[in-house]
Order: sequence, then structure tokens, then C-alpha cells
Amino acid sequence: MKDKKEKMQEILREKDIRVTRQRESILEVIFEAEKPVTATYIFSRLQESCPNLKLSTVYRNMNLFVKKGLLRKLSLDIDNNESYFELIRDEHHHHLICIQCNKVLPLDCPLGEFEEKIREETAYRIIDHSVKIFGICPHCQEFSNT
Amino acid sequence: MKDKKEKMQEILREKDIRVTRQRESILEVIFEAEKPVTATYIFSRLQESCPNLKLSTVYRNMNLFVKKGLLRKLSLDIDNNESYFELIRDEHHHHLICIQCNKVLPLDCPLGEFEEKIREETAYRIIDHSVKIFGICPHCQEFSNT
DNA sequence: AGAATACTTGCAAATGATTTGCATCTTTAG
DNA sequence: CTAAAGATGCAAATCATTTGCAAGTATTCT
Repeated sequence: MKDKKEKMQEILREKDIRVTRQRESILEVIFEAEKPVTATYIFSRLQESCPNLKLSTVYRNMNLFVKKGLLRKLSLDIDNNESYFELIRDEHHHHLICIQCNKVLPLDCPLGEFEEKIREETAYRIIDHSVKIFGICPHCQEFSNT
Repeated sequence: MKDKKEKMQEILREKDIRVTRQRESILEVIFEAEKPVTATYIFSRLQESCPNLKLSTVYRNMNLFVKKGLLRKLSLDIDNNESYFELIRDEHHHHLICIQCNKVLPLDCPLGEFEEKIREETAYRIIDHSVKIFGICPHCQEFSNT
């Protein structure tokens, strides 16, 4: 029976990333969150258990994890423009963002043949795309009168 | 026969924005650019003609113009994450972004009934959305071997 | 296991985009 | 033409993110 720590180590090794205490913890937070997270979110979750951890270490590892294909970096255009990171494990999807509480839900990709059409029309080599929908979630609708 | 300056003044007045020398100039740059621009882009274009202009003034006015419905703020997820601003004058559209030279082309909206579908499924009140396609433009494809 | 090497981290300071406080100037309304 | 409201220049602050460097830790080699 494997504990979380071991599972995190396994994942790191699979991606050719050296195993360190801080990487295990960071990854654990990301897995537990089940939603895109910011560097400061991770940092604050680890204040108690890793009081020595620095925010710069979190950032360095976010960048590493992105480079190694473990995470995807998102700009959700919320508030202050902080970057969000999410695990690359699910199929391709997009995001529905509550502009009041910042909750994020996954959305199926609505683009279909659109990319192909654009490629034909513009001769661009298409690399990627993003679709974001901004709204107000049912919970926030209840508690506001805007 | 109206010159540019008068036209800019007219636009500002229409939107209930006080007319100042720096606002006229800023707006002129935005109109001439015919593409989304950054604050620093505007600033550098005006170095010679308005040597006294401060970047903070540009930013303050970008925010004002957005609030007054003259501009729309975009994050194109290019490079350093600088914000872009574009005129609100055309119909609803999206962006095709060259990740090498940062050129931006407008795209028709491919979403159709999608928003409505999401609204029904999630009970979110939908406010807005954005679609970005990232690629490499024909010109950049020629001059790179990636 | 122990040493050598390579990579990570803590820490502090730098960076880059954007904002803000404040005194001074300019625009607009009366 | 003057007062009141608002805008600007200027410098400093802020916020997210990055970086240099010395000390610490993981991996490799023996």
C-alpha cells in the first residue's frame, strides 16, 4: 500500500524530475486541489508543513513541471493576472470561470473543425488555442444583486 | 475638413471623457495602429511628439478608456504578459496570434449556440468569453526551421 | 557506504508591468 | 474669467515573477 508521498515520487521519476521534499509537497497540493491553482495558493497551503519553503522555489518548480509536461500554465484573466497551473491528465478542455469567486469548471472544446478552417484560410501553422467563458456561478448569483 | 485632432476630440467628448493633449495623442496612436497595442507601444510612439508624457499617464488613460467603453483589454498570453488594448468598434471577434512575431489577426466567433448550451447546463449567468488561436504566420514559417 | 558531481534550495535582491500619492497644472462649468 | 473638478508629471510603491549566489541535498560512481 502506497502513501501519497510515494505516489508523488513515482510521478516525478516518470517525468525525469529529481525527487525533493519540496517537489513532493508541491505536487501533492496540486493533486489535492482538483482545480487550477496559483503559485501563491500552493505556497500558502504549505506554510505550516514546510515553513522553510520559499515562493521562488514554488515558481521555479512550476516552470520545471510545465517544461516537463506535468502541468499546463493558464492565464485566466482573473483579478491580478496571476498565472494558474493545472495538471495535464485529462483530455483537451477549456474553462468556465466565475468572475466573482474565481471558481473554474472544465468545458468541452467547442471548436471542432474551426482550427482546420483557419489553417486553410490563413496558412498559419496552428499550435494551440484557448477558449474561456466568463460568468457568474449559481452560488454567487444568489448572494449578489448585480 | 476635419483633421485627426478634431476627430479624436469628438470621440472623447462622445464618451464623456475630458479632452487633453495627451488623450488626443494616445487615441491617435491607437487608431493608427489598427491592431491591439500595449501601453509601452503607445508610450514609445509618442516619445518625440510628447516628450513629457509619462507611462503612468498612458496606463491611467487606458484604464479610463476601458471603463468608458472605448477600449477592450486583452491578455494575449504573449511573452511577458503585457496587456493589450483594442478599440471597441468592430463586431464581436477573436484573435489569431502568431507566437513568433506577435502579429494579431481578427477571427470570427466560432461559438454559436455554445454559450447558450453552457448556460442551460450549468446555470451560470454568462457574461463574456474569449477565443484565442496560437500559431505561426506564413512569414515566420519561412524564416524559421522549428 | 563515501566522495564527487550535478542539481536544488533559501535568501535577498532584481525585474517588469502596473498603480498610486501628491503637488501642480489644465479643462470645463458657471 | 474664476472656481471647482479633474488630469498630469514625478517619484515611489506594489505585485507577480525571476535571478544570482552560496549552502544544502540528491544521484552517480567507485
